[in-house]
Amino acid sequence: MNVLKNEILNLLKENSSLAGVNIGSVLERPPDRTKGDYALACFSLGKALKQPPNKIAEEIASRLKPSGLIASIRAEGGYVNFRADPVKLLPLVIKQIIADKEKYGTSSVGEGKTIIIDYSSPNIAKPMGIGHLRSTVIGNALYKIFSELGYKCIGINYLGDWGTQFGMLIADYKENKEKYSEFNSAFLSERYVAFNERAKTQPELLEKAREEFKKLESMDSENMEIWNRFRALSIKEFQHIYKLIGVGFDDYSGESAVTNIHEVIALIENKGLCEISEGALIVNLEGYKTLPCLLKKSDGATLYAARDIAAAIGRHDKYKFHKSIYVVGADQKLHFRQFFKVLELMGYDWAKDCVHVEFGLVRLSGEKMSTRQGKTIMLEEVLNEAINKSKQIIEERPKELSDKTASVNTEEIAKAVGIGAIIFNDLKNKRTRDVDFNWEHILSFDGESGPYLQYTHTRLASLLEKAKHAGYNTENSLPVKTELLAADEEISLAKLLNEFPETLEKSAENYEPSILSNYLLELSSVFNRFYRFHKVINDSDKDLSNARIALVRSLKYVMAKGLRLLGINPLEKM
RNA sequence: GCUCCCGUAGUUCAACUGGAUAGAGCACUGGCUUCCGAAGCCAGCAAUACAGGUUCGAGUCCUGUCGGGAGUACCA
Repeated sequence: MNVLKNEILNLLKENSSLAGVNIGSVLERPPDRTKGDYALACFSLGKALKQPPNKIAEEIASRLKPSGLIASIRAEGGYVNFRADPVKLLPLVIKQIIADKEKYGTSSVGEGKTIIIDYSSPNIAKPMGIGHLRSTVIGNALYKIFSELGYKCIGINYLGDWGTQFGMLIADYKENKEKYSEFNSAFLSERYVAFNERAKTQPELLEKAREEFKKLESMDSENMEIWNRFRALSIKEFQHIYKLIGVGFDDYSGESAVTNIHEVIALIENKGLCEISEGALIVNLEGYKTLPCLLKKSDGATLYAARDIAAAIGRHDKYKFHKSIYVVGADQKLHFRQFFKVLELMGYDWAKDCVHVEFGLVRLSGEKMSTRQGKTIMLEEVLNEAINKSKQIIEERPKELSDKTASVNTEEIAKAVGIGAIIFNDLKNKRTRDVDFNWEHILSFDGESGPYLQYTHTRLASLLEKAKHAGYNTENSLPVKTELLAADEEISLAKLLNEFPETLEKSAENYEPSILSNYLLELSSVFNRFYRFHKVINDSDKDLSNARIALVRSLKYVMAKGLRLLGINPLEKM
């Protein structure tokens, strides 16, 4: 909890009698920072006390005495505005960060609690498309953020390695063995698309595919072997990408690993929840304003809802999770509503702890992407384009800068910057927004972008390096005269740094990495303005220099940590 | 048809969960390098789709209209 906010709340609590009503913890942030750092709105109190809000605000303001971190308390048009005393706040914040170093912002609120995060979960036998990136990077960021707050996280890559699509591929394979002498996932995807195309005019192909999948489900050894080859190949390709973007998982068990499915279906049936409709086994959810949940097809093969229910039960048995979150696109909303409902009807009270962290679709010129129709963009292509672009920028810039980075490997830098740009592009907006894929936007390295954050971080690094060479103690320059940091930008920076821990909590609470993204953008923006107007290293004023170096050192800890939590590797030079 | 999401400057997004004068990035216009990294900084332009309602107060909540998207039984 923010020390400043805490102090204001305590002050209010101690004096809660003066208002005669519960003030609660409704501290707001004034839109205009010059009015104050926090504000208490008195409008709702006005109603209860039958007095004009501005009167109440004045009353409260006149009775509260500024103390500690609070410099002033003023009433203004129905609000009580609280302003921090920078002379007291700054040393507190800076000291804390310099002492905690990379631990600043960690917390123990989640201690002893396990959170399951299901993310990425690509389908086998298809190359990873740009659409899968969102789930991957959002899940990865949430994993890191929750871990930071003390939760034990289990990252599950629930591979789409089971289902009728394999029936199609196996059917196709058996007919065209000679074409499969050598293949990759792009080829499998092509075959899959072509198969669907042919099935439009030859419906018997679909029949064949269903048969092959049924055989696979009953562990037919020939089909198992074919399936295994497809699967192994895909996993190898995925891991190449995961390594590239720095994402990992604790558990790779996919849909095929769900072995309790028949018992679970039997359990649902025993609870009297099932009925047969048009030959299929379903759970009727009419009473809950939800469409029925299909468990088994009329030919007896299982469907993915049944598999997800079984998997959820398996996960709960194994991990006794505090939350089980699914980072999956919004197009599957209905599916999650259905299967969460079935879990609830089965009597599991932990059904309420399952959450669908949905995100908007990535569309291609206004249309939904579809692997089946071959309308998709390969993730690898996007990553390569981004890397190339950042390489190009490095090569084209002025000599002073290329000298600066002469000692570092430009290949590595280009990779980190390019990939960071792609990752950040998917994390900067609220996740529920649909996005239209656009080369120009995804490759934008100016303004609110990953490279902007990286650039800011390298500036911080570069400053500290220069200071170190000039003989300053950059690692632990305390105590410093923080009262010398009196410029607007310096005070704003310290206040922002003070808000970092709660920013992490808010991101976690809302399952929303973009809250952290926006925070880092703001931090960068204020720092870059500070950098423009104030010189950090100035030997004619060593006290001021030391104070600013401590501020820069603090900023760098927070920037680096923020970037890492988003899954971006902070650079010292670029 | 039914259900759910979304409509904020030319464009891509914010707005602290109902609060004060709606903030940024691109793009455009004009500035800033004898000075710690110009992938930067400063300034200018410009917006809550429409019509009602709820209340002290609405971009945010409710109703309707228009526009866009997604889902909707044996794909995942």
